[in-house]
Amino acid sequence: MLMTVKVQPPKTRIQRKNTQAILDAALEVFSRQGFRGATLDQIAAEAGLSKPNLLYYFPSKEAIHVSLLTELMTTWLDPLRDLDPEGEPVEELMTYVRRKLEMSRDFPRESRLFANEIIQGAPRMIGALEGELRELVEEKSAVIRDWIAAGKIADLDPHHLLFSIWALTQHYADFDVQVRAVLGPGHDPLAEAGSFLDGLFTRLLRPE
Amino acid sequence: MLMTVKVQPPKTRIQRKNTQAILDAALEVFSRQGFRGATLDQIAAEAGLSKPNLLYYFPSKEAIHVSLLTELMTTWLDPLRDLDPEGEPVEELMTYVRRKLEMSRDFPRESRLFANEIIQGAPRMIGALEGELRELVEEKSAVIRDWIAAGKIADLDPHHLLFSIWALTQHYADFDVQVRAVLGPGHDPLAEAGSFLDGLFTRLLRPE
DNA sequence: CGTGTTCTTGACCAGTTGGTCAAAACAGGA
DNA sequence: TCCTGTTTTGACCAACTGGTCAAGAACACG
Repeated sequence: MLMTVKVQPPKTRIQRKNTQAILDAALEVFSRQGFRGATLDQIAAEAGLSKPNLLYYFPSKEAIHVSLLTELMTTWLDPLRDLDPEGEPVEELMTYVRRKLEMSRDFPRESRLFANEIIQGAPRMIGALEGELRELVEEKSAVIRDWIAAGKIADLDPHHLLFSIWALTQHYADFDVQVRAVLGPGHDPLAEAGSFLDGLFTRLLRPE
Repeated sequence: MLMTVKVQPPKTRIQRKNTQAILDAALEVFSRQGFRGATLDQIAAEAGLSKPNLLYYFPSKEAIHVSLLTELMTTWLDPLRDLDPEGEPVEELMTYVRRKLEMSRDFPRESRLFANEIIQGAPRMIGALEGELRELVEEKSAVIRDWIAAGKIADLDPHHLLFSIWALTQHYADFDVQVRAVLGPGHDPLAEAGSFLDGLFTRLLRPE
């Protein structure tokens, strides 16, 4: 029996559509309930498929979760990867802040998925955190240190500067409900956050 | 049959001990797994009690969760309540930041419990957020606005200034695993955060 | 149209879950 | 000591959970 070897599974139109629907539904559910709190039935319902059908496309609940997490890890770090050592320091960092905030606006579910995983102790991501993430942070921290040494930006610990950016931007996705409850109706939290953080980091980064 | 009316249930020594053990165990489990992800068996095991015994002290899983949440809501807001309109503005706000960071250091489980609830959409807390919390924020925002008008601190939107304080301080509790993974061994994240945030807010609040 | 492949599903299973209950063990005052 | 109220537990239950499986439905393609 001859058959084409599936190095990369060829993915028919139907396969692509359904795996996408599943991942989208799973993102919705996992990002709210966390891994343990989510059920295959919820995901199946959200995706408009039967539960056995989910398990035709993914071998297990965990496989769906891992699939989301690894996909996320890549795109999530893109803005930091793009921080250009050759660029104008303040401009580069402000762009980073803006892009991270845009991600909170456009991909809040991804942000919550990430937050859920970390709060839980990152059982399925600790490797990526200590590997990929850490290396990238180390690389970019060196860049930031150079900028500080050159007097281009204020003297701020690079690690904690990055933590601050993450905390301040992701807060608007992860704590969205709280932010809206406090602000009340008639506000556009992410627009306001945009100009607020713009001002904040402008003042903060300016060398004294 | 005569009996003293239980206006406040009298709480024997055993009752106090066990309800406390249960709440403590529940905090441990809920703060990591979220409400849906946690099980009564886990909580019972953590508390060193049998599952039926848990349900002798609390009527349901949800009752335990609500009990934790309401207790939390009070103590969580204390530092903000203590913000003194008569105090020295910068000093008052710096004290607030410091106290919030101390809470992240000393009560990380409480912080994660809170984060979990909010990320989930705050199903059991939305009332408190739109009520208690919102009112307190409104009150203190007015104070901050006065300080700005008097030129005592920099011109920053009070709401988003508070969000920033929450985000930056709670990040060190909620994302502790990530922070440690990135920093690597040989760091004391919360000590570093202390001086970093001190510097950050000092520069930020200073009127120009 | 026929036929092999891909896709879908109802029925099912074993383990887990929140919660009940009656009976037993225990505490402490008279 | 006995007695009454409190505390604890083993056995149990119905609903839910992740996952399997065999058989049928839909599809692609010569």
